[in-house]
Amino acid sequence: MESPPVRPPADPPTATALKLFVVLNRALAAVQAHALADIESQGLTEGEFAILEALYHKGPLLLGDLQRRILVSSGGTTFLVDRLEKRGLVERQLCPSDRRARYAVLTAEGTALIGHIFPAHAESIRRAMSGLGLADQRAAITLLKTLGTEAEALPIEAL
Amino acid sequence: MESPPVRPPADPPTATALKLFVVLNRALAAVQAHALADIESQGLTEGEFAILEALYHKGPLLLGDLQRRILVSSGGTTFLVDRLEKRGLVERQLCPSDRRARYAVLTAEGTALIGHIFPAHAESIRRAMSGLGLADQRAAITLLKTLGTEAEALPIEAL
DNA sequence: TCGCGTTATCTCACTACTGAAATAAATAGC
DNA sequence: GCTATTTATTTCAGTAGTGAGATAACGCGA
Repeated sequence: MESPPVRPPADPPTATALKLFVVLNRALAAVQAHALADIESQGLTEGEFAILEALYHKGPLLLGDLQRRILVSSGGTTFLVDRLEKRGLVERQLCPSDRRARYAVLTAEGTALIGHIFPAHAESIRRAMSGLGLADQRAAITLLKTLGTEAEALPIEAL
Repeated sequence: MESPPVRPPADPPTATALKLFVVLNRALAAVQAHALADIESQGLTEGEFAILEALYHKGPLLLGDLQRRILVSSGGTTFLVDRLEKRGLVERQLCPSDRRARYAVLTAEGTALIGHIFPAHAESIRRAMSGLGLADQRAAITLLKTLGTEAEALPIEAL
């Protein structure tokens, strides 16, 4: 059963886009491996850490806003907040203006934990990114911001 | 229980790295949403698709090589190849020079399937990336390749 | 040839999450 | 003010994947 390899698309726009997709995947995976190391060493998952971090830097957030921010499903948000609540790191609070909504708020314990972990996390991200100089990082930010914004705006096309 | 937001790090190298991490995550998520749409419409997972694609363009591959290529755990590779094998899309073949190793090879049916899906997939990636012009995509590729390579080379630091 | 560290794959118990449906409250139009 | 639509969260069954350990084979040096 021979499977002669098939050449990838040669037309420049498609070939370039595919290559960009590959390096995007690999770059994120490589950087994430560093980030994950210090998150998991604290007994947190990525999702849990993302929530603590968001609340730490933004203050109380409605679950829906949290969800958009951390890129997790709605069920996942409930699940993650449940777990953090059971550990006493976060609590839910009622929203005065909308009885359907709930705020997630850091407890004192949660604030202490993320306040302790975050600096080391920031440092390990800085280190993971250090293959690029500051100017290159800024250039990458500009490009990726455009890419992300435009791709989000584009409707997902069914086949 | 007030949680006054804490300012993120202000020193430029750390602040820039963190921002880059955020936009990297968001850009990939946005592009992947497009890619996922056409993969799942064929009843495949991302991992399954990645394997079919790798075999299609590279020919038979040892499981270990596959694993490195698709960024999945060793157990995951076995699991994914099992599933594709059960569906008759892939087979395992013995490696003549190493009795521990196995090749994964596309069957005729697998070749037909990926040959049918891939062009649409390539097109939807091209479309997802179209927020960036060709020159910008090339610039992004260069930056991300460096970033990924350097981050992979850097030892993961335990806290 | 023997032993030993390494490498390739597999097994399997476990888990973090997804996605679809349910509930409930807010809002818009009539 | 009533109905229909939309929005916010929760529930829960299901799943794709992980990761640690097991097994087997390789290959190097003594």
